Amino acid sequence: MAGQAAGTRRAVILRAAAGLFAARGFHGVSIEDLGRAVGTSGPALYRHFAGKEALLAAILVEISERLAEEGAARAAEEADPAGALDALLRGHIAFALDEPALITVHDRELENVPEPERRRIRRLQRGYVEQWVAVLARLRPDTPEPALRAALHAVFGLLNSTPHSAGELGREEMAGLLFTMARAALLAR
Amino acid sequence: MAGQAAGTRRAVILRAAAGLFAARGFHGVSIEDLGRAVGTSGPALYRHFAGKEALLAAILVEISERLAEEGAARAAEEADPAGALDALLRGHIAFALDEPALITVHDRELENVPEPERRRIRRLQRGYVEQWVAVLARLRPDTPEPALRAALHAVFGLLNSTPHSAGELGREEMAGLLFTMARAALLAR
DNA sequence: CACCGATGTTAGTGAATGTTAACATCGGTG
DNA sequence: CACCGATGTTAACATTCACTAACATCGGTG
Repeated sequence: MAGQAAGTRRAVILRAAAGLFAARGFHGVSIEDLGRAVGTSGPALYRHFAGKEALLAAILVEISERLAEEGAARAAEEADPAGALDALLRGHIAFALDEPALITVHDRELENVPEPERRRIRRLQRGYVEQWVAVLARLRPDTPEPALRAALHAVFGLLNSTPHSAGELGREEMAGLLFTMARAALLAR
Repeated sequence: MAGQAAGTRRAVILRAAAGLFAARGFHGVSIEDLGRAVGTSGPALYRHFAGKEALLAAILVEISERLAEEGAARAAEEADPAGALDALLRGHIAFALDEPALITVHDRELENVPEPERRRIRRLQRGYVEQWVAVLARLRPDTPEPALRAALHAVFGLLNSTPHSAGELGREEMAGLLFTMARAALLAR
């Protein structure tokens, strides 16, 4: 059973694992469950990952990298802070709507990642946050930075709650709603 | 070792359990952990609760009842919808700031509650949501109800994220910030 | 065609965990 | 003071779980 461009199997496993972790939490999913989700049985996964924690770490590192990179790219394309904020918002919203499982795992399971990678993920997350804070500081130079940070975390809470709401709205409608709400929340005083 | 107004022991256990469940998740806490948190060892808890799941169920039922009751009381005191919304916001924010562990458990662990109580909690949560929706519908009669519901869930995400943000702001400052942001998000268009 | 690397399988192992059982303590009550 | 209800203790049990070991399959390559 060879074949598939190298790395494909890994990606399939990571995606399935993210779905299960998002639905039942890291400790609520067994190795056997993870194997079954990709059509094999339990221990087969050790051919691809050192263990259950390594699997979670790989998921979180990938998400954090992606958010930080895309965030930097989007923010850099815009000259004025208002445009940069809109770009950051659109990017984050698209990610949350397209990858609900990844967003869920990303803000719930950091504590279950073992220490070497934990620090790395924290650094990436901090970098992402700093991009937002820099833009917000230019938009609201009068507001002290701790308040900006607190407001930003609250908006992340708003945006990342999408996967848990029933979803009676269509994708585009939801994206527009989240954009309007988040923008209003960040610029309100 | 008798004494203490009946029910006190129960309350102590529930509070400690909520703290642990919030920090490490239902499956990340053992009965032994829960016992140690109240100065006894593991199995002693079976004198007070039928099992680990019953403990979680008790926590969630209590929170849901409290939110629904206080919500109804606060909303009923205000005649106009704008005042009612402000009252609901202030109540929810106070709860989130005063009981971070309870809010966290409340919106993460429903799936681990066994079936008889699960339905009850869902009903209580639905009742709480309906109070908000009724107020919002009067404030924004032009907006279709599904959009109001989606916006409401997003605002809950915003408010309930408080326990997870570092908390560099003082309590009153944070309460004011959350109030301003949530209000702006709900009334934006 | 012999070999190998990638990928899988089943059986087993040791540790952790939820729960029950049997027994202890002790303050209040008749 | 005998008894009981509330509360706790330790030992034991069955189950689950992460992980390892030993062995199988098979496509591509020299």
